[in-house]
Amino acid sequence: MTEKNRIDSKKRVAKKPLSEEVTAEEVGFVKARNNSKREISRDKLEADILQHAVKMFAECGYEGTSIASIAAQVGVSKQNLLYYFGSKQILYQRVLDDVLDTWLDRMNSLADETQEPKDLLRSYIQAKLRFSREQPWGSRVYAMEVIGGAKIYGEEIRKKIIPLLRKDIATFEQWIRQGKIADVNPTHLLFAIWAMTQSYADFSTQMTLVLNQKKLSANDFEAAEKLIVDMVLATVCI
Amino acid sequence: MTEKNRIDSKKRVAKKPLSEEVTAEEVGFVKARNNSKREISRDKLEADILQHAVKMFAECGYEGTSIASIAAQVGVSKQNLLYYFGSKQILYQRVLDDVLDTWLDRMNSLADETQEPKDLLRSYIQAKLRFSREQPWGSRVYAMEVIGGAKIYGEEIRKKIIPLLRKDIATFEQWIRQGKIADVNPTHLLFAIWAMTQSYADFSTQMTLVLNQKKLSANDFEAAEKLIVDMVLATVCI
DNA sequence: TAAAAATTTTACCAAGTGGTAAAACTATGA
DNA sequence: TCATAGTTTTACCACTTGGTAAAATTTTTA
Repeated sequence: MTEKNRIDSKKRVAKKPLSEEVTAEEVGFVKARNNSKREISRDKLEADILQHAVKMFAECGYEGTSIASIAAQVGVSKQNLLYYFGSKQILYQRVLDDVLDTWLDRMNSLADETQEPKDLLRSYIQAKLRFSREQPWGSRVYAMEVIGGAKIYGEEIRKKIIPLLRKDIATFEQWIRQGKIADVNPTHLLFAIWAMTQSYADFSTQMTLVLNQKKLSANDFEAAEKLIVDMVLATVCI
Repeated sequence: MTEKNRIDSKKRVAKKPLSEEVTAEEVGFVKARNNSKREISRDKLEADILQHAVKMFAECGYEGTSIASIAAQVGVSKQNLLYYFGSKQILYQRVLDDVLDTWLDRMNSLADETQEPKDLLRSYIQAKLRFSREQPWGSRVYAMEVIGGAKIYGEEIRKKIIPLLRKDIATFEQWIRQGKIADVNPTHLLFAIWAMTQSYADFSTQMTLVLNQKKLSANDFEAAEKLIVDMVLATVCI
């Protein structure tokens, strides 16, 4: 089925001509970049679908979200949505691809040796927390996928996220060897940081109920950042 | 629909005769408790259904789990399952009722004034972590419900869990006033404790991938407990 | 402008969903 | 032993789901 969907997704060969023309352009000034109305609206529509899809998957889960309801939100027909994303699973995977890409972009900082552990840890926590704040839906879709056993996206997590986490743990280990931080369990320290930052997306419903607010405010995120940073720094004795 | 389901669930008035007889028993030694084969097997079957339901809801979410598939796992017909639990929603709510009951039972310890904050915090973390370890499915069902916005179970959470959390926060505040712990944000401290302990149920899939293990071991939970306790105690300066 | 490519619409479908109604069966108390 | 309450089975249904096939339409390219 996965195989089948992958093939189906290539039904539309739309993007290929574009890249060919870009190459042609690089070789010899053919004409202005092929940003035809069609391609602009296509990209806009794809982005639109993804934007609505991430929210709906986050709110109702994979099975709880029908492609028809996503299409209705976007304002296109179900069949038209299927033209852009060959199947529900492909759309879901694209949503998670985007989440992972953003994380990989933002969280690639711990290894920087010119900075001190204290500042690197602060930046790391800030970056993760910022994602929870700015893209809570992506965080939630990822969380639901993991909680359910990562039945659809497990392989991608294994390939993309796990190495990233292992690298972070290795960095902690190096700091410990160098005596830069206290000798705490580096793996569980990372788990703790992920759990605390992640929860401000995943559990915001519970948090707002406790705080008696409609949504988490800038103040809440500042307080969260301060506490998490304080906790981590107190733990590693810096 | 909720109203309708509630009515439907009382279609079977099975439990009432039992409680009536127990009362009669208390009044005047009627006869040995009415543990007829029928009632034993009914309770056993109900427990069986709940046990399978919690696992399947945790793995596939509310919408992703069909009552037919639960029934198949248990080994009864779908209609028979519906005889015991009037609708899918009722079954789901019972699953979450059980989770909340266990939490309320176990986590009611922070207020004990005969013990020191240090020991109370340790017990609290241990209890929450033990639940993540022993009943990860319940934790996960709850997590998924909250992540999706608590559309079905929100009211119960508001009534049962939120007051519990507020009470815990109030305890922290009292400790701070009494100078027993450092002046940290009590609300976010509680959020942090919940996030860290909860994640050992919800994110165990990701953790086992990092650790390259099939499942989390006793060692992992010991290391987790140590780190979380150390973090919290380091933060509140005890 | 005509052919080709990309997009949208129309029509359809098999499989599965939660749930109902009622008949058939079984254990239990009087 | 028999009426009854409790349980299970049989039969059914309206509705939604993800997905396909192909015709119709629009835009782009040659």
